[in-house]
Amino acid sequence: MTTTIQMTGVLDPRDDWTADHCPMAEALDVVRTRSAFLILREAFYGATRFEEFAERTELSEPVTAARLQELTAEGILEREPYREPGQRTRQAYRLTDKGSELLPVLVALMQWGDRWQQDSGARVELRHRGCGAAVTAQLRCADDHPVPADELELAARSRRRRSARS
Amino acid sequence: MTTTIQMTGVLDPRDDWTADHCPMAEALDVVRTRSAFLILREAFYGATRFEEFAERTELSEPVTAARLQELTAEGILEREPYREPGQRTRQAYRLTDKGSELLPVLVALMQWGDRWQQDSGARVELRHRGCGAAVTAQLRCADDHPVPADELELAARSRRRRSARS
DNA sequence: GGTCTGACTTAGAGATGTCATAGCCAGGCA
DNA sequence: TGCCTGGCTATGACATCTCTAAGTCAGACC
Repeated sequence: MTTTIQMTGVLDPRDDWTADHCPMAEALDVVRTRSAFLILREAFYGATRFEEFAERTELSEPVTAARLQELTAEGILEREPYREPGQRTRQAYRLTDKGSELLPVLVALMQWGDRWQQDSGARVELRHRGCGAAVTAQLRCADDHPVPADELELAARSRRRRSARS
Repeated sequence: MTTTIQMTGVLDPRDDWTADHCPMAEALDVVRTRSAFLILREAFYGATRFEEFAERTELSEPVTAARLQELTAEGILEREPYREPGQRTRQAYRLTDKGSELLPVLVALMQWGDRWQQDSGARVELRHRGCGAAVTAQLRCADDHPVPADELELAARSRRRRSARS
């Protein structure tokens, strides 16, 4: 099989370490539920108001409210008061930078579902505005090579460098 | 905000359609649980035997067994009998093509967790074997342009073309 | 034949996610 | 003053996920 990821250095063999703080598992803790994904989907589709989220996701109001609060508390969405004429002040929910960076996850899920799930009679696709070509989530290295699974290597991080957070 | 996806054609305005068969939601139905993701992670890390999955994911045996069965039924993993000398025949679980194509989802989750989750003192990173550069999941169009969120466009699919499935 | 081991399965319980229904509350409007 | 609406909150029920503990079962080995 060529679809497994090679281990190198101290990570080889796999039995000698545990994935204690697996970043994937921690990301999952935040966006694990179906409702969180649906709300994120609608946020990327431009929803900002409570009612828009509830209607478009077809989630119940309690779940919508709970998830909007949690995602806000996590810093994935942020609240912003707004006011339409003749209306009282309300809250809009918008994606933060942290939230926006979940886009590749959603796109990757979307493209997999579209390709492999029989029932998805999906009628939509993502395109690059301007050039019009279809968009996919791809693995690339910093030197811009496309990286197939069998050229992937899992290594101990040489240095811990983290860019600023908002 | 520039992080929302533009709607075009019949998809604009968003209120006029429902995401009935959202491929993302259908993908989620298959790999919704934490246990499914952890098992997939270990499959990509090269695990094939029941015991490897159970130990490395730290899931209980019943959950490991249930998930391996479900993922096999979904065609994401496949069973293959194998036999070591002096042992009886056992089943190995391997990623199918369908399963392998979930890699961008996991990589995207991993990179987001690594960047944004405080607690992930992650010590690992993905590299391109050979060139050694760090690997990320990126949005690219078919013409190979990197696509930022604000250049993404959601459109009705012009034609339904699907490649063969295994 | 009996024991042992790896790979599960069964049973029961607690936590979490989701739902439907109903209620609350602020503020606009009559 | 009182009604109405949008945006939530509260309650209780049900489903799902996960756990621990215990049991099953096939085949290797003695």
